[in-house]
Amino acid sequence: MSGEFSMDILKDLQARGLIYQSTDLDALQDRLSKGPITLYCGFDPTADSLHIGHLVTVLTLRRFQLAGHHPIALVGGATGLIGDPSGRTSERTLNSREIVTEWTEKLKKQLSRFLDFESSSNPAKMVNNYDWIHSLDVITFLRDIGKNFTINSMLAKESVSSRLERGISFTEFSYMILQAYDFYQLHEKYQCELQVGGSDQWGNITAGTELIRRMHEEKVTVHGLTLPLITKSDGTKFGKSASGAVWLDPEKTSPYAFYQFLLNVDDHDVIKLLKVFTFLSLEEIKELEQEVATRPEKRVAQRTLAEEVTRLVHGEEALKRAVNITQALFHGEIRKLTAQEIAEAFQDVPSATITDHQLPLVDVLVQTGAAKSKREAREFITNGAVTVNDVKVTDLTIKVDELDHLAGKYLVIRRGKKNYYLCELAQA
RNA sequence: GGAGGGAUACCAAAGUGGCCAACUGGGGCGGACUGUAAAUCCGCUGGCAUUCGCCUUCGUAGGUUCGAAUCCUACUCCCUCCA
Repeated sequence: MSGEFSMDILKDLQARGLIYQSTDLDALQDRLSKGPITLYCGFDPTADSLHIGHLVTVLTLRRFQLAGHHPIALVGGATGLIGDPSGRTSERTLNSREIVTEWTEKLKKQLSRFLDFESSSNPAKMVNNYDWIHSLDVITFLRDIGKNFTINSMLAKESVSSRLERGISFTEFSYMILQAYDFYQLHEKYQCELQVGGSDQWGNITAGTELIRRMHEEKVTVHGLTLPLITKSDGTKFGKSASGAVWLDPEKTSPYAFYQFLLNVDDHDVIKLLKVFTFLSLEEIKELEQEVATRPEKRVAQRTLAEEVTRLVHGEEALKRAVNITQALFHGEIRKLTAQEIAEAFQDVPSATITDHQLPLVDVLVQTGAAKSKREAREFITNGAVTVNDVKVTDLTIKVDELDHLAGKYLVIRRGKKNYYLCELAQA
């Protein structure tokens, strides 16, 4: 990914709707026109995986790298121990050091997939702020760093002021200083001149640009950029599925579920999402917009979005499986699935193991969770809502033995359009 | 401190001795339609029982009655008004 240097990165970001706030866009444009810049974005280990929302900033780092700049992905091994108050209404619960270390490692692994660390011209870097913060002694912290912040300006930040009513610990209150210090460190070590982050990071980013300015007697200017929170046309935040967050970790959200999530986005949102989450050119996206307008039922835009992003996050092989599973599940071809595909498709689907082959299907529905009670199970069967291995079942008294078994031991139960349950038959 | 009103199923809200497992609306879930969409229409929405039917539920605990969500008593919580 040694991409040729491009001066149009800001224009591209702007056209994709990716710029929310910035310190001084003209000054940044000016700086960018003079040559490659080093920039960074931080990710705190607040969970054992990044989710689809994080992708907005991660991919922005990648966009900068593709444009010839030097991206640094920072994992917050130290800041994750403190807790960022930004965008939160209540105090965080501290996680143990062991947990944070474990999560830090997982994030590093995930992040590394999106950047090129081997490039000969502009390789990416991965850093952990634990490396410089854990050894920071309290006297240095208060004398050399803290002296550059006034309580007044700290209280004025949204992240703090919104919490004064309900309360905020000194720990979280101090968070912005650590993030500012990160920016300072990266500026000193790597000449990092730009920090990007989500819209809730504005206060922390400007704390950093301020600190750097003061540490250099006002002679140095660095830049900050925030990206918008991605919302759907109904105004709600993008990235939550019925079963919770959409994770990048395939163990937490299977590539199939990930693909499905994107395939199902609303017509009103898909173009915006293509701009944010894919590297397709704006011309290509324009064509897809035409498709949505003229042949919405084809869902070419959604399909493209799902394919592009799934490939990016999970790779070509996982994408193929996801497409295959989708084909099988929604076009009545469950029988064509391989054992591995069955496992993936039903990874996070409720399941049950049955040893009594004389059990009525009604009970199987209850045991797998497809129905809450036998009464409800009968209702579903009567309504024609139940399918076993693609065959609609309407017989209330049918037993496990009388049904067809997939691969000799599976009952793939579908209730309604998209609710799947797996029942495995075992020997008693 | 005084006066009054209220607590019903996921939410809202009827019911004021038997016809109440509880009107109605929303939500949810199914079905039809469709683009794995939106809108619309139809059905279901305490549990068990293949039928009769049985069991648990209307703030909590008791009581009256053949029979209570509905009447009585005590308790808990909430709201409004006057101080």
